[in-house]
Parts: sequence; structure tokens; C-alpha cells
Amino acid sequence: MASSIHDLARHLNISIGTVSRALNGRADVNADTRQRVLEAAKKLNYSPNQSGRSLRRGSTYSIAFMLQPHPGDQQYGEPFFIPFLTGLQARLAESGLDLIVVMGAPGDYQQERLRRVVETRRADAVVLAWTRREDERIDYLTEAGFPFATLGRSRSGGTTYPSLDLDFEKAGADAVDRLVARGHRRIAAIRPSLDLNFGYLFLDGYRKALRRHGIEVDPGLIADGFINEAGGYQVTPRVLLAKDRPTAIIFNNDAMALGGCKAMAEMGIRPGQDIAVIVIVDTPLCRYFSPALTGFRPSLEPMGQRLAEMLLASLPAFAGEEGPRIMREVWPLELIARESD
Amino acid sequence: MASSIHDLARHLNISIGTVSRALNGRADVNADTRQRVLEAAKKLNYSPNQSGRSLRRGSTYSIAFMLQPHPGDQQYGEPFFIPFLTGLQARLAESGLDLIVVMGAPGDYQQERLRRVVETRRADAVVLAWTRREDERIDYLTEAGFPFATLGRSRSGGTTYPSLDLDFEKAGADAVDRLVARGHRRIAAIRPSLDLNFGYLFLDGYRKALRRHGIEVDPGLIADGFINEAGGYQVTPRVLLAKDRPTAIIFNNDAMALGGCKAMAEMGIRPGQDIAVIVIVDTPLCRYFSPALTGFRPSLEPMGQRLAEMLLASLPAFAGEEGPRIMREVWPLELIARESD
DNA sequence: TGTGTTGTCGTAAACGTTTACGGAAAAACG
DNA sequence: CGTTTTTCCGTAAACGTTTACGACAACACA
Repeated sequence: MASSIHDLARHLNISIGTVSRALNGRADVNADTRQRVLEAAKKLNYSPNQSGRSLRRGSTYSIAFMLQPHPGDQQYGEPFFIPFLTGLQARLAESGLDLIVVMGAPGDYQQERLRRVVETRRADAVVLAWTRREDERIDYLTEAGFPFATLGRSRSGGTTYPSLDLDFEKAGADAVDRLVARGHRRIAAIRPSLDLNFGYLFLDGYRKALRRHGIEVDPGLIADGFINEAGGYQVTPRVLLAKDRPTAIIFNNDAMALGGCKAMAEMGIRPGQDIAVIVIVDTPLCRYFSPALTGFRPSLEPMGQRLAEMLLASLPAFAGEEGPRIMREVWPLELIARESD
Repeated sequence: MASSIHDLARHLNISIGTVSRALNGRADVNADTRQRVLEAAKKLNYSPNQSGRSLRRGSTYSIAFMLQPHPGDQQYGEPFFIPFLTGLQARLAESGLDLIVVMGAPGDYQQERLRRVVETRRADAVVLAWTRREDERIDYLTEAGFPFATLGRSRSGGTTYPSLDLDFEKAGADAVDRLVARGHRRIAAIRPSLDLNFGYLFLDGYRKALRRHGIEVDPGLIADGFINEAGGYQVTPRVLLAKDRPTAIIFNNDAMALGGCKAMAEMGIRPGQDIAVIVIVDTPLCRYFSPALTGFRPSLEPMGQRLAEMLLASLPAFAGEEGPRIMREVWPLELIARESD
């Protein structure tokens, strides 16, 4: 059905070698014949067979993204990833690469699946998300010498791989600064449990800013929970019932904020009036919630594109001729002030 | 690096043909040699090269899923798809298939991308979501003779492909029944614009139930908007300002409901108190919103698994020996009663 | 013993590319 | 005109599998 390079060669009465060279833009082919080959390719609706090409060239022309459902909540996932994936895939497609998505089984933290991808060599590289502070996936990949990039930082693996992250530390500090400027001194922080790295970064920024303002850090105002609605709902009361009730809460996540606000509502506390609320990673939910939640907005799609570029530049087979590889970028989080603080 | 079938053969001092046959479980190989081959494979950490296998067998061992960001809203996407994808991928992986995700460019409704996937034969089959009433993608695929399955029904393409859908018609009717039983007569409906098929199905159920109760359908109580928060926010006031204000609203979607509730809040109307609210497709958002929204919950992950099964059964290369192909399934939507109605 | 059957395995072709190599013709140069 | 260089193209091998085909030995049966 699909026409092969042999069909083209037969049709034009030339050898398959010449056809291949013409198609691949090699120098040693006559301009005229190249023209004819390209026309015939269009006419016969030719497109190269990926398996043949992959086999010969030894690369699969695809990148694997390890996607995970919410830990602690199989029912729904992270809308966060969709726009990121859009950017990632768009940029990869420009270079003729496909995006393979591998879902992590809840529980095993992807090690098993990752191993399978690497060993069967189904992808040329891997993109990891939700990096942990110490991430065994990163250790495994560096040890195996398999190319990868990460959305999010980690302390594992040194600085040998491209990574792109948001500046959670600054966002945490900015949130505190803003709240302090508005008169708050008792500020709580809700972040994800597990050792998701951005939870640490956020908390570091929060702590440092508090100290800078001469406010001592009260462990009773910090709580960890699952990074979803249930987690926020479950954990927020713990902080609200502290002896000296906080006047402001910073949530690491919109889903946790939603759960937290639910808990408040049940306790008769009105977010935005009785207590200030700020969310670190803004989503449309924040904008349309009542009260509209102040948050920090990431630019997800450009981040996807950028990480794809960084990854591509680190792969010998796809690297252009440009200079030094950019291995590490941290993007700002833009504050969107609304009604909740 | 990765060991090939030749390495195994050399190591065992037998031919590659025998190795391949042993690995693939053919009958014409001595039980003893098969044992030795399997052991050597484990020892040398062998796994077959996908490109070589694909080239020879003529199938790619991967399925493409066409994923789309929200139309009219590039910033975020549909969390709905993540659990579905989890199930889909899990079942495909069982049969050794990969899941390739192709993001639609906003605007072109995927035709271009789809064509590329089909023509380069990068996948053995395609899974479509967000089916439209008349879907050009389905027309294209049937005409091209390319295998596919859909999440959602369509009027295109007859009944020649596996499809799995939710019973939006019944959910629409159930919602009306429930509201009428609680005394409502003026019931509004907010559904997505575009010709997304589930919007039609929902509205059909809604209309029929209304008539069944002897209530005439008021076009002023029906509105279409983008299927996201902004759409709900924009379109809900139109219905609220009808001459005879509705006492209940059914939203087709949690995001639209969120936007709608925002609009209500700004108009001083309290959902759950001044007006009843029901959402057709329930998410965690519905549960943790205040008031908690009554909604209909789908079982997304099992649906993903099931659609994968149906698709597999329709592919000659992967079909088992079981009976007739199941081409069409409609799953129920379970009502979760909460506080908003 | 001759013939047919069965079990096991090696050989080699094929899938669709890419590319190293060499050769023929044309062009350039003395 | 002879030699060298350049331009262009064909040949064939290679990537790692799967599988049709045939070969050979062992065995059964007459």
C-alpha cells in the first residue's frame, strides 16, 4: 500500500541509492534528478518507513514521557501536564520525533516501566516529571547511560542532564513577602508529602522569607498532604487548629487549595475574608473559584517547547552546530493578584 | 550495547533461526535447546530490537492517541483524559504495545496530524477522543482503511469501528427527573458549543425528559459555550437573565460549572441555595467545591482498558480466538448526590 | 532393506532504509 | 591531447528480525 523507495526508483528508472540521497539532501546528486525525485515522492505520496529507517540508523525517532496519575488518587490526574505536553510534542514533531507516553503504575514509581523502555530501546531518550529530591529514576538513567531530561530539579545525577524547573523558592518567598506587606505574621504552608522536590524548594523560600522578616518559623503552621483535593482537605484543619490560628495560608497547588477551602467552609472560615489564601501554581480553577485565588502562573507550553529543545541539543544525533549545551534552567513564576489575599 | 539475536546464537553455538524460533515459542524446536536459549536470553539481558521486528513483521507495535487541549483555551487541558489514558496504556502494554500521544494543534482539528500518522504508518491503529457529531477524522480513517477506535460516538463511519461512550442521554434525563422530583420546572442546560457529540446526546436526554414531564422546552434556557471555565462563565448569565429565571441548571462539564458558579456569585446568586446545580461529568472538583456539586461519575480507567481490549480484538494481528467483535458499548454514568441540588 | 514420517535445525531471503565504495563520464587543467 | 579532478550515480552491504524451505537424522512400518 504505502510506496517504498523502490517504487520511486522503478518509477524514475534510477537506483534506490540515488533516491535515498536525493531525499536526504546529500550533496552528491544532480539538482535536476533531485527535483524529479522530490516530485515523484509527492506524486506517489511517499513517506519513509520508520522501521526501516530506525533499523538502519539505530535510532527510534521517538521520545518517551513518563506520565503519572496523582499519587494517592488514581481517579484523576494532573491537568498541569497537558499544556506542557502540547509544547513538548510540538517541538519534537518539528524534528520528526514522536512522543511516546508511558503511564506509571501507581505504586512502583515507574522504575519497572522505565527499565522496560530503556532495555527494549523503544525511545531515544526519556523525559521525567515530578522529580523527587533524591530520584532513583535519575540514578538509574545516568548509570545506564541513557539520555534524558527532566521537568523539575533533583539532587540526583549531578548536572549532567538537561532540566527545566519553575522557581518555587522565589514564589514561596514572594508569597510571604506579599502577605507580610499586607500585615500578616502567622502564615501557614501546605505542601505535598512524598519527597517531590518542588515541595522542598517552596518551603525553603517560605522559611527564608519568614526569617528575613524576623518571623520565627512555626512547625505547627506547616503541613504535608497528598497533592490533590483530598490531601488539602485532610491536612488543612491541622494547621487551622494551631493554638494561634494563622491569618494566611499558602498552598503549593490548586487542587490542595480547593480541598483546603472546603475544609475551611466546613469550619465556618471564609477564605479571602477570614483568612488570606495564595496558591503557588495557578490554574483556571484559581481564576474562577470564589473568591478568585491569587496565584503564580507558569507558562507551561513554552516550557514544554524549551525542554524539548534542550533535550534535542543534548542528543548527538539531533544536535545542531550551536555552542554549549544548556543543562539547567529555572523559569520565573508570575504573580497574578486576585481576591483571596 | 544491547545484545542481539546473533549474540545469543554465537554464545550457544546454534543458528539465529533456532534462537528466534525458541524465543517466539514455535513448535519445531527441541525443549532442551529452548530452555538453553531462554536462559541465555535472561543472562545476556536480551530483548528484541523493535525496529527489526517491526520491519520484518510489518507492524509497529504502537497505538496513537490523538490528544487535544481545550478548544478555545490553550492554557490547560482535560484532566478527564489522564485516567482514561492510564487504563488504555496499561492494557496495551500487556500486549506489548506502546502508546504514542499526538497532540492536536489548536485549530486544525487534528486532520493534518492524523494524516501524518497514517501516511508514515507510525502506529498500527489510532484512538480518537472528543468525537463530533459528524467527524471528518472518522471519515478519513474509514476511507483510508486504517484501524481505529473512538472514545465517544459519532454519526460518521457507520458501525464499523469499536467505540465506547458514556450514556449522556440517560444522564441528562436522570438529572431532569431528579430535579423535577424536587419541584423544579424551570431547568436550564449549559453544554459545549462545537458539535461535540456528547453535547447533543445530553441535550436529547434533557429534552425528552422534560417533555415526558409535560414541561415545554424553553430555548432561552439552553446555552452553548466553550467547554471550559471561561465558557461557563461567559454563557451562564444569558440563561440566568431569561424572563422567567430558572431554578436549576445542569452543566455538561465540571469546568463549565465552575465558570457558571463564578458568574452566579457575581450576580449574587448562591448555587445550592438560590439555584440547584447538577454536573454531568463528575470530577474531584465537584466533590470539593462549596457547595459540593451533585454529578454523574464515569469510571474512566476501566473504560480505557475496555477500549484497548475492543481495539485489540479488532486488529487481526492481535485478535485472540474469541467470538464476535464488540463494536459499540455505552457505559452508565453513576449519580453522586451531594449538596448543590 | 526400502519407504515414509517425525523432530530438529541451518540456510538464506526478505522487510525498507542508509551509506561506504568504486566507477564512468564530464569537466578542468597542464 | 593526456592527465587529474569533479560530478554523479549504481552496487551492495548492513541494521535485527522472522520465516519458508530444505536437509539431515532418527524412527516406524511394511
